[in-house]
Amino acid sequence: MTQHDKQAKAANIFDVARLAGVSHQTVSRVINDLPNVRPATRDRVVKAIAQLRYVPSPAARALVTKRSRVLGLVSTGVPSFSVSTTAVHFTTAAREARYAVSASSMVSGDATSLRAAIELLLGQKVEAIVVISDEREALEVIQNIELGVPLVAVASELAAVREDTHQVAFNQFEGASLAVEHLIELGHREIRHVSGAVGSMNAGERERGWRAALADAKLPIAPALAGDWSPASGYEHGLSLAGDSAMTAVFVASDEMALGVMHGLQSQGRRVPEDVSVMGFDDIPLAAYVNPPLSTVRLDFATLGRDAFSLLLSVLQDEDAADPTRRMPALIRRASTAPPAGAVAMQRQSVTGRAR
Amino acid sequence: MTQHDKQAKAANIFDVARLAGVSHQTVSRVINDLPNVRPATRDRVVKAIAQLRYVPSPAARALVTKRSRVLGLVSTGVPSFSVSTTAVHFTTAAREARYAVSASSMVSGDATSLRAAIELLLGQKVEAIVVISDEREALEVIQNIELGVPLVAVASELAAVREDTHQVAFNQFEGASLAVEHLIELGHREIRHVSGAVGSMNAGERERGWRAALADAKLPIAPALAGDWSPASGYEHGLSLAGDSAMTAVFVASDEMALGVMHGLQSQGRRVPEDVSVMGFDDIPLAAYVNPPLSTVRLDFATLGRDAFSLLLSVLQDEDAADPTRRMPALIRRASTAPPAGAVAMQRQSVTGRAR
DNA sequence: ATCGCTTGTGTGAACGCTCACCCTGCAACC
DNA sequence: GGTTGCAGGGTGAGCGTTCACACAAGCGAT
Repeated sequence: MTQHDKQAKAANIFDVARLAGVSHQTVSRVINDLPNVRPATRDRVVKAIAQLRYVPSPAARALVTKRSRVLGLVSTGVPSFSVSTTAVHFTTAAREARYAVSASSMVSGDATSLRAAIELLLGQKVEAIVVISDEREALEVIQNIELGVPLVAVASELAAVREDTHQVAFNQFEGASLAVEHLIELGHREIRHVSGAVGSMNAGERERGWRAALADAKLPIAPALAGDWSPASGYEHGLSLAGDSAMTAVFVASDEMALGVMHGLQSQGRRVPEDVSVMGFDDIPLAAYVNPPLSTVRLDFATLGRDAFSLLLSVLQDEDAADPTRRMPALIRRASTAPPAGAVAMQRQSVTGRAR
Repeated sequence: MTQHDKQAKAANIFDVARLAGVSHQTVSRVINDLPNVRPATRDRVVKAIAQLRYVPSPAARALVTKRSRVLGLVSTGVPSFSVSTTAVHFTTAAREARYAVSASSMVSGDATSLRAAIELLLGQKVEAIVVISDEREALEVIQNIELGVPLVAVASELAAVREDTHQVAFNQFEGASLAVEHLIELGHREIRHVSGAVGSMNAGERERGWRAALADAKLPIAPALAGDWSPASGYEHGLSLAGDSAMTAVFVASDEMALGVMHGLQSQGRRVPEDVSVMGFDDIPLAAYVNPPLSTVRLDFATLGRDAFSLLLSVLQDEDAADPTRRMPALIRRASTAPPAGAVAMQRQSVTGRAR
């Protein structure tokens, strides 16, 4: 039995007090940075703490303060660039503020696992819960649970979010419009859409943006092709779109699917962007390094993650819910979009692979 | 001030005891599933618990048992498919075993943030720590900290792992050899390598596998081209490799970089696989849906994540460290590899985009 | 009838903190 | 010179569990 060589017994606040020649309460004042401690006394305590390698027990502290300094993080879906990046930056921000993050991610956001996850978090007495999930149903399930703690959702759809749920998001609607307007400016008239998964809030907003931009320009609106975020579904739609001779451009709800679409089109002999322009969404790192480099809409997930934490923090401090502004995405022009064959470009087009 | 409508006061074990007409100790027995409680009594207690919506306080429990039922998870690097997938499945397995996971991910695995992260986890009295990091230095920093709890590393390099660190990994060396052998069987003689980041354990193992396979076949070994895992670095090397007329195949240490390499080669007019075969590593979801679909080596990150948790569990239960077997990757043949121009294929080659 | 064992249950003491309160000096004020 | 005020520090209770033990009843063996 390999005994883990921890000190015979971890020191507690009384051990520190004894060593420093003060009362436990003074030690408490020092570790909590409270006033009314003479510098000299403080010094002695600090030295004793260091000497004993004392670490306050979060359990004892939580027991009496009723605050755990732990945040719950729930995320659903196959790990994706967007969710992972948001989560990492949320975690980082939390750590910088000395909050722990109890993470409960799951591939399938079914009600049962979701409830189990929430239960586990609540059982830990997390101070708040943040959900990074694009699934409308997942968010609804969570909102229907009696949480007893604040809830922050990283979710794009306003309709799915209750009044007592705090929200942070991108303006996906405008982002999608931006993308479609770009295609329109290039001269495209028949612009198709491959949408994200059914039940996805982002997919809904992006499709709505596509529809609105076409309507604004009084262009025809064909039914959207329902994808599921996977490259495979993009590929399938790419194959079928190759037979759609009227269409000259397609706005795809995500980069991953867009690459699938491109592959499908190309495998049927349709060239991108000469025959068909393809536009993605997200700006994943790979987008600039495929053939041709993908025009897309960039979302700053790092900032989103940090924003989620700031919002959580201000909610916890009851600072009447900060700005619910929704960050604007940025259009990234690359080589997968061009004027339709025979059309006159209405705008100069950059074809350098890299943006920024 | 929107008062969060939690019950005036959460019930504790005495409230339950009173309602059930038993002592608090009997309630404790019931919630911990201990014997020596009459079924009838147990029932009354269970009902009281349900009625009061009683949830045991983890803080109080941890205070007395000295076990938190919380696991620490540290991960470094830009969020990637591999790390994220491993982490998600680790978390899922932990949740199923009713363990909470305190996650601390960071983009930069520098010693300072790493230490802060570990400190935070230790401050929470996690029962064990698992590191999902490919950076040799990160692992070393962590191993040099006096943890006091078991450490499980998801790391491929044996040399970097101390005796008291438990380890779970893929056999990356064999995986890389597999890939290179595939290229050799196709008839390639000059096989280049674009390696992963400096200081990456996976990169080291993969390069070692490449080198060994070439040596075994008595083929020439050119210096490896050092990448950094980013598609951009792959692209740069693809550009320069396009000028290397001797080489007919390149084994790239990751799919993301491999796509960059392909793009670089193609943008210089070199066709894949007709002029150059390209082989990746990881089998990311996109690999099958690019042009051409990427031959690669598949790693089952989901299983890796679950394995990491199983190992952790057996370590916690002192079941003398389970098998340190390293899972074998699987070769996936797609269309980016083919016999070199003019050579006779030594093996039938599948070109269907999808494997499995 | 006595002893011991088992089963079911209760009692009180930790665990390691924070909180509310109390105490002691010393300087400042009337 | 008495009173106030405040800086600096101490005391004891309580948070909600589990753990070690005590105890009572029932039953079979001596």
